[in-house]
Amino acid sequence: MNNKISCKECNSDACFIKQQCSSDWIDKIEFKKIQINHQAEDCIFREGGYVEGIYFIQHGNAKIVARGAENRELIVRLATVGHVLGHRGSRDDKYPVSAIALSDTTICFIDNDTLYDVFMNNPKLTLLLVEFYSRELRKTEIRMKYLTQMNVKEKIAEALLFIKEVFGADDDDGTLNVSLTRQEIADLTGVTAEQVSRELGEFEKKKLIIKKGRGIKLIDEKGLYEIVKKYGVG
Amino acid sequence: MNNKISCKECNSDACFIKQQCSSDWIDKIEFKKIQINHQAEDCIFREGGYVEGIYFIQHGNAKIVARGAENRELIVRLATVGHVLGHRGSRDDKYPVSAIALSDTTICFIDNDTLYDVFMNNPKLTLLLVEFYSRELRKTEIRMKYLTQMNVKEKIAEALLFIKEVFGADDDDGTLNVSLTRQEIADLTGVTAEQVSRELGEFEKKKLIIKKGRGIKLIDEKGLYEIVKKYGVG
DNA sequence: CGTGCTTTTGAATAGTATCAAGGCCGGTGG
DNA sequence: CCACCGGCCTTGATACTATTCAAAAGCACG
Repeated sequence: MNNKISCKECNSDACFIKQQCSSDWIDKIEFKKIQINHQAEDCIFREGGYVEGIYFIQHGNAKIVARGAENRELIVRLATVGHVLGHRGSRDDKYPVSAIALSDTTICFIDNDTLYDVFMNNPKLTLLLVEFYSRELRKTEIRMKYLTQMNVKEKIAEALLFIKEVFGADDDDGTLNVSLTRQEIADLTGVTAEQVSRELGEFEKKKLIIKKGRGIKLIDEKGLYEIVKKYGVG
Repeated sequence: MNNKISCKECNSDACFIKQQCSSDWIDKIEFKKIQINHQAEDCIFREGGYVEGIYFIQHGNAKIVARGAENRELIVRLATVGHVLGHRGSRDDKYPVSAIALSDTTICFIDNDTLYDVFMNNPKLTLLLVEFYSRELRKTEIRMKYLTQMNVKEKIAEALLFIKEVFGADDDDGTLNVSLTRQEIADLTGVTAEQVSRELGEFEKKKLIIKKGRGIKLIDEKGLYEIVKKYGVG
């Protein structure tokens, strides 16, 4: 809670607040915000808990997970620096999903009341948020299409490209900047971990990727796009 | 284009504008808005076209459709009175989906520039829109979970309940207020029309529904919930 | 009373999940 | 330093679910 990085010294150029708040409002937020550090695997908020405010990722990566039937899960979204988590309009709402850190993560938390004040006085900021949600909605709609229409191979090719798009990869060798387990890739695509393993094996044979320990190296991104191009990915 | 219903005489209590705009702004919107009537099957906007503004449904029902591979489609959302269609942040964007009327429909269209003005001067309205999108995002995430984890029978039970939730049903006999083809129900759930036909047959045998001509009558809603309850539907 | 479209039903096939066993790797403790 | 343990990953065999293809039945419309 202490050891806050002040908004002024924060170098996240993806933060909505910094982009669109007037400086007196940044001061107010500065005063109100709570900063939280998480390690990989830590829960940021939990499905079913009450919504108390909004979370901005200042540093790190997270997954947004929905519990399904029989211990299955679905990763509905991946989030990284600058992304917004956990905002749900009405304050009596409960979270329909959980957010879990995928790496060491720093989060800025702003409570509902402060947030409301900020919105009412910073229309451009509110507008940015409209656009953020509108964009996320579109992305979710598109992924929904993928998940219902693609076969297993296509889903996994798409997942790899999706992970790269959100979290990026090493410029030199193409290693994805996050390491997910087979089960997590399965939860991202709605297939079984066994299928993920099989397909990754296939992809390696076809020289599209190289598995190295925990990580995955994309060595032929075009080849992966080729697999999913008929869905208009990219 | 003529024959406009003015915002003042419009009795839609679901309209964001009426809910949160000051009356001088309602006058401005009144002046700028374009009202369009569509028949069932008409296209409201088309995937790939440029985004020029925002559409509010004043009356009627619509489906939001994404083209998939090999002539498959996915209905990503159903929309009814008061819902917002087609808003996509940046004005250079193209529509990622099409909107198609499911019944006779009246739409109010507001262009991007007017909309921007309205937002900058009506923070509560903008906030309502944030909440609308946030809610739609959540609903889409939840349906995404359903579509990836449910089997065919479950998907179709869920689809029937979903349709009822959005469009409603006759209070007396439970007939859904919209009539979709088997193919449309299939596109809503990501299965084939044949499966929809088979499962509806099953549901009728089990006295959960009655098929009457084009329409579907839900006679045992609890029974349908029972099928999908392990996913937390409802 | 055809004609064309949607729906229903059936049978064959393909794709996935499930179950089970064995291998690999990193961490821990002797 | 090495052996062991546990978790994750891989691979194979099997069963099942859903798609595909095909054909017939139902229905609206001219």
